[in-house]
This record gives sequence, structure tokens and C-alpha cells, in this order.
Amino acid sequence: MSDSPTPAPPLSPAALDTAAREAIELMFFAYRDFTDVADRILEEHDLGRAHHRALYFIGTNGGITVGHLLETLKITKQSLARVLRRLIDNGLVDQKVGSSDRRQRLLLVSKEGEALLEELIDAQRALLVRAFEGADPDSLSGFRGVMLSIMTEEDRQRFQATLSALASRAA
Amino acid sequence: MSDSPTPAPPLSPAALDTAAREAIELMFFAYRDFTDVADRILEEHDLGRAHHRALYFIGTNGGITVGHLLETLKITKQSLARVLRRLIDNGLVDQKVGSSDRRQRLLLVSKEGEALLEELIDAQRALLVRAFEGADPDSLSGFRGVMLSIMTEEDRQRFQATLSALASRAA
DNA sequence: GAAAATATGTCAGGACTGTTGACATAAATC
DNA sequence: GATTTATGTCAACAGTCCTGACATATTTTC
Repeated sequence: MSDSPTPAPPLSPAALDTAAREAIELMFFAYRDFTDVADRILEEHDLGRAHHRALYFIGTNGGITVGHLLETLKITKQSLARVLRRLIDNGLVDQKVGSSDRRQRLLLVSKEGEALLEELIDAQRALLVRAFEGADPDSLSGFRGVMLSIMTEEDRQRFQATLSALASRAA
Repeated sequence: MSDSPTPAPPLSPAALDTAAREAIELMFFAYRDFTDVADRILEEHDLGRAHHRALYFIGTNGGITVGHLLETLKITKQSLARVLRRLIDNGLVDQKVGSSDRRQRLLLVSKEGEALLEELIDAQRALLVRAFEGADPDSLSGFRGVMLSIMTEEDRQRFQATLSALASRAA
């Protein structure tokens, strides 16, 4: 059993408002600097952020269908097609006909794609680890809780699905 | 004096790594849903995110020069020109010749622009307030600390400058 | 005061990413 | 067999970013 620290009193509505007003800017700057470390790597490979996002979700959800990827990214199939074409042509992503439903094209990251994706994940993870190192575990869980609350319920569920995927991979 | 809660033990490197790996996804989803509430408003006004960003920083730093705005947004003057042209033509932003340096064009949000900017800020602030309400103050400061740590030193200083601007405005 | 530097604006063209609309094919389902 | 579903593709357009080049007004420097 750990000690149960005294919970701090709730913030006043005015204080919440001020914190939220400031957080608008925190979101902008933090996200920009977060994406920037990946952008630098992508540039070397002549790829854009859209390729990064597609590669990321294919890598995290190996064997994902095109339709499911579209729902996750929330873009049109025409937008995805352009991005996917390049990933496939560059040998970063492979397609496999679905076993139960042969209309489906299951997406898989190739060995080469895995290397690039790892590089991208490493860069962003390193930035985040540095940001977390100074903070105590409570800060970290606070960060996590707030980010989850900002997300829509739909995306929260997608995130939960990722956790399961990562956990089963680790096993 | 408040009680000093027992600080939690530091996380293991492996735990930090896992938390950072998960945070990659938190950043993606939270930022997407955060920007989405503004995008819906912008759509009604036939404006894009670039207009939002420019309007935001002009509004927060009234009288900012074009050069300073360029440094803040980290885009080229040609990119900004297109965005600024529309904001000015639509009567959302005004320009004023600099008093000490007459080459400068100081940027100011018009009354109309202020109304739109308030609408945008309100929408994002409301989302964040909802996200904060459930969390205790410690979570909130944890979120803030992590976001600040993710940012570059340069952007952290920009953020601090905003705090001063907001504080002096409130006074 | 002339030359150089600075702040800003603009034209041209290209890349990436998103959209809508239309149409095609193969496979599953009713 | 007809319909629906999963996917792919062609075409056109918009927004946002970039590079490169050039122009103007104003300030600073020599």
C-alpha cells in the first residue's frame, strides 16, 4: 500500500479558464516541436507527414484493412490512395489479400518500412522521454489523463486498442 | 501551508519508454480533436488553419511586426503574405505603420477579427476546461509541466511572453 | 550624402495533402 | 442473379508550405 497524499482542492472556474487559455498555446507549441523531430527524418526520405501517419498506424495495427485505416486517419480514400501508393511503391508497405474476405487488402509494414518507422518512433519517443524524465510520475499520469480527456470518446477507444496491441506484442 | 504529499518514486527507464511510446499517440489524437473544434468554426468563415494561427498570434501580441510574426509562426513571408492578405482584405486585421521604424507594418486585430478570434478561443478553451474539470490541480500542473518540457527552449520563452501579455491585459 | 542593410511586398512555380465527384472491379451477401 | 461492400483510380480544385527572384521604402553605416 502506498501513502494516500492529500488531494489538492479543486480549482476555481476562473483558474480553470486561465489554465485552459494558456493550454491553447501549450498545445500549439508542443505539437509543433513534437512533429518537427519526425519531419526532419521524413525529409531525408522525401516523405511527408501523411506518409508518417499511415506508416505509423499500419505498423501499430499490422494487417489493418484499408477501410479501418481510413476511419482511423479520418481522411478520404483518394487522399489515402496517393499516400499508400507511394509507401507501397517505395517498398515500405505490403498488401495481402484478406483471408476471410478476399476483397480486403490487409496492410503490412515491410522490413524496410519497419526500419524507418522505428527511426521515427525513436526520435519522438526520445523527445518525450526527455520531457518525462524531469517530471515525477504524478505529473506524467496527469499529462496522460488530460490528454485522454481532450480526445473524443471515439479516439479514446482507438487509443485503448493500441495499448492492447502494444501489450500483446510485448508478450 | 498545505500538506506535502509523499512524492511518488521515479519511474524506471523501461516505464518511461512505455509511457513515451503511448504519448506519441496521445499527442496525435488530442491535437487532432483539439484543432477540430476550431476547424468547424473556420469553415463557416471560409478560413483555414493558417489564418487561425496568424489571427491568434496577432490578437495575443497586438501590434506585432510582420517579422516577429514570421519568427513565431516559423513560416516564410510568402506563405504568410497570402494568409495575411486575406485577413486584411476581409477586415479582420489592420496594419499600422511603425512609429519608431516606419518600415514596419504593425499588425492589429480589428473589432470584427476580435469577435472571430474570441469565438475560436472560446471553443478550444471550452474543450480544455471540460478536460480539466475532472482532473485535480496536480494533474493539471503535470500536464502543463510536460507540455513545457516537450517544447524547445525558444518556444518556451515565447510562451512565457504570452503569459506576461495576458497578465498585463487582465490588469 | 552615398552605399549597404533591413522590413516588407509580390510574382512565379512547384510539392504535399486534403476535398468532391464519377466510375470500375472483384468479392460477399441477400 | 441482384445488390452491397471493399477497394482502386481518374480528374479537378483548394489550402498551405516551399524556393528563387525582384521591387520599394526606410534605416543604418561608412
